Amino acid sequence: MIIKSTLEKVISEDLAAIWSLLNPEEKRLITDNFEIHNFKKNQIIYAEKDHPMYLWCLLKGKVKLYKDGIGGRQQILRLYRPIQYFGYRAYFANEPYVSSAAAFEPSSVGSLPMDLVKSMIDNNRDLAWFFIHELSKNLGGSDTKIVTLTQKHIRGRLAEALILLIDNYGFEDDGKTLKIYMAREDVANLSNMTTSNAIRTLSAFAQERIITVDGRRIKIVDEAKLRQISKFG
Amino acid sequence: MIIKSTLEKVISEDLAAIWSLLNPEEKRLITDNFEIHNFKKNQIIYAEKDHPMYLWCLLKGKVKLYKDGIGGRQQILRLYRPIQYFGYRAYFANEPYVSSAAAFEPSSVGSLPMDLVKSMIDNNRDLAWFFIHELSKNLGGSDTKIVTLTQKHIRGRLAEALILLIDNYGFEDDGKTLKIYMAREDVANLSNMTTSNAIRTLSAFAQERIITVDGRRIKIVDEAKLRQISKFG
DNA sequence: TTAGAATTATGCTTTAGAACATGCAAAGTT
DNA sequence: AACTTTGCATGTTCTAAAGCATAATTCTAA
Repeated sequence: MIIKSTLEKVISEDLAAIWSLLNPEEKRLITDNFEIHNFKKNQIIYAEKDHPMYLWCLLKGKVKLYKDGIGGRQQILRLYRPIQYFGYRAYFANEPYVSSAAAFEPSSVGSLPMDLVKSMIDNNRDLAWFFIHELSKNLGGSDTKIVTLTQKHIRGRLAEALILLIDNYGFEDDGKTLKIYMAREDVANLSNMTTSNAIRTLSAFAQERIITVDGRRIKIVDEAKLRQISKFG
Repeated sequence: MIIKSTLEKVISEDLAAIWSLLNPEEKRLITDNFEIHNFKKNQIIYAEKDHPMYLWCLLKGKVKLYKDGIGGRQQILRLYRPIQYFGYRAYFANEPYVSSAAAFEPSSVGSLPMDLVKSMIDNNRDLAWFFIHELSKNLGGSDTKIVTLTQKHIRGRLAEALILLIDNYGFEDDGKTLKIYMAREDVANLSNMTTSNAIRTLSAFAQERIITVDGRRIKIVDEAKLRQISKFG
């Protein structure tokens, strides 16, 4: 059974933060209701205004959480990597989604009915704390983002976006090349600028030997400088 | 005893969302550890980078949660009214505060040690749900704010700020005058613009008979128009 | 009561970044 | 190979909003 075997793999990788919090009965409930979905590159997992029904767990691939704004402009709010959970906030807030989730690259995502999650939280305080902690971290991140995206200049915002990519997805084996390959448009959507300006500023950073750019392959040459640019404003 | 009597008043006003979730023993624990603090206008309740120790409950007055940004520019993140709770996010995230809280006007604020709150959550699932719900609502709000503050134009942002003030603090008895009197600078800090532009745009709205302005007294004349301006972008 | 400080109001100048246009190059399609 | 599509790069123009200067007004304190 593909569901179980993938799940076992996940567990064996000891990445499932939630899993270790559960008792055997709860684990059985989950394996019985857990479903795996495969999404193609850029495929939408759920969309703004949808009604939340599932807890999603990214098993393989990369997922972006974003919000469509004025004139088709998109703002990327958060990025997910295996094994992370998403899609639960709106359910807990008892409102439709205010953002959309899409696969950045071919991804496997598990789903679990939120009603089940809810009843499990009722009986498992560790699980409650898991979500309280996640929500609190995310809220701090969003509050900080409000200020940096509105007040920092383009170079600072791009530097910060690159650092976010480092922190989220890390490097290839060479220890320099970003392990995510995204279109300039997505870089722009991450750092609140137009695609033109993302291209321009990436070029500027390359010129200044802070990074090198080869298509979508970005090598971080001077991370310290990057962090400095990000901080100054 | 002033602590108890004020608390009783709060309860009698049936505004304490948390209170009704508690059993008698928990209520006693709270009254024993609850302390009331009075803050003057503009006094800081806690500051960014402080370590969170208390759950704060606004009893009387108005409080702003804000973040200091580039060049002394401030961004107001959220506004609180009685009876609302704040200051708990950082504790749950296990990190220092990323924002500061200050009294907008003379305010009474109750404090309760977070360690106590934590142990109460451990034994009271309704309390856990209260915070999960609050955090989820706030996170949705912040995510939305990221997009509106970065993408909407000045008029849209000011309109939105005014609507926020309506929703948060409502009107005086005339049903038109905003029940909050804030400096232009704070209006600016709420809607991500300079003080000059807040003044200018308020004047423009007055010219267009959407509002009237008399010092810090703002009357909403055409709320529908305001909502329309807020939506367009 | 007057001096001085803050706050509000407005006009003028400057600029960061958006919008637009165009050129290339790579990659897929027929 | 000829075509189309898509994404990257760069130069030019334009504008929303910041920055700055200066009054007018209100508030504060001696």
